[in-house]
Amino acid sequence: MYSAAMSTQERLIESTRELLWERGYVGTSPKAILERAGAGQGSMYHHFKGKPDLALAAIRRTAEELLASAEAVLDSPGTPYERIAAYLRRERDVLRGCPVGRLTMDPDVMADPDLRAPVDATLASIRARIAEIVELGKEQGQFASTLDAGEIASAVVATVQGGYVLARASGSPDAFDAGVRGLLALLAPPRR
Amino acid sequence: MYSAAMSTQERLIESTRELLWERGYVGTSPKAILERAGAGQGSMYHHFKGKPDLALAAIRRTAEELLASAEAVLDSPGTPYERIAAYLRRERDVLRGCPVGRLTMDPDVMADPDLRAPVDATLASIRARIAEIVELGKEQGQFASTLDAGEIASAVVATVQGGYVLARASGSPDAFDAGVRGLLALLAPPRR
DNA sequence: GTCTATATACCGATAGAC
DNA sequence: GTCTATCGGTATATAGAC
Repeated sequence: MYSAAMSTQERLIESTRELLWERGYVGTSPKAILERAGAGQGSMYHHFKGKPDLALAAIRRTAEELLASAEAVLDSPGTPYERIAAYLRRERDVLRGCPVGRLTMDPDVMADPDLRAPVDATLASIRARIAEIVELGKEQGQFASTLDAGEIASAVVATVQGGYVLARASGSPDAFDAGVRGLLALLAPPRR
Repeated sequence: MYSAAMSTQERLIESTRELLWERGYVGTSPKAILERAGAGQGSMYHHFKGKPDLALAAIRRTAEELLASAEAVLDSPGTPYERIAAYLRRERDVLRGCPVGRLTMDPDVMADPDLRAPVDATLASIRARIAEIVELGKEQGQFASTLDAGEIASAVVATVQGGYVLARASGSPDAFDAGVRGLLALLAPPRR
């Protein structure tokens, strides 16, 4: 349930975002969305063409927010290593998983080009942004010049996405943190 | 459809394993299982108490097979680095995702302790096995003694699990391979 | 062991009153 | 814009014939 100040359309999008995060697309029914939003069937089909259309609005917003917050952390001041460390260590609701990454396991999302596009674009943008930072670190001599920036960026994002899997499997955020620490130890510039 | 040599019970388990991999628990209906197995309702409820019971048999078998094949690769001959590289590089149906890891995104699996246990146990065992190998590498001087074996193991498994996410998002195995190469570059012993 | 018939609830969507 | 009524189809399970 949401504040009465939020429009019905907004409440529908927000409740869909929550349910997609918790249960995925296949596991989210219009009925559940409506109950959480405190709306009736008519409202949903007035504002949206159907479940896929509403899900698209929800996914787009979630993708935008994730990208914006990730870029904010990556653009924080510091050395390239520190900026990547800040991204890896930033506060996360680890056991809930990644609201964007989890959609890749949803066959109905992956099968629909419209639903899939924001997921693809978000992860690609974050990888590209991290690759730029690694490249900068190579130029500054903080990272070995032999490293491939795109590969390191992929490893960084994969460690985060896989960390969610390990954490959820074990029921504890510890596994996520362990993976992050392991990667950072490998990435750390040699002390002098 | 399966060979007539396979019992109905076996066909039910095998078709459930496939569907859990493709669509997850929530997205897999008894009807779909029965169609793929070429069996009727009666057979399923004769051999299994219901959907959760059949899913448990399927998940247990998938978990056993994954663990066995992972251990086989990890125990192949070579230096610790080579054994971990063999694990990271082993042939995978990348775009299908991990049949065990994907279950962590299924709320109904995570909510049922019986269904969840094999998922947790499998990933924990693989992490522990890799940690042993890292420890061996530290003793042999191939890895820096400052590294934490458990953390490196977590990073290795997270890179694999997250690599599936990146690959599925982008629709190409390239992102998986990039992450693996990135991690291996960071893990590689210094050349002499 | 396997089949068909049946049951209750929910799915996603539409119609039309207010 | 929002509501309720209704729809055909499916989800999961049970009953009982063969």
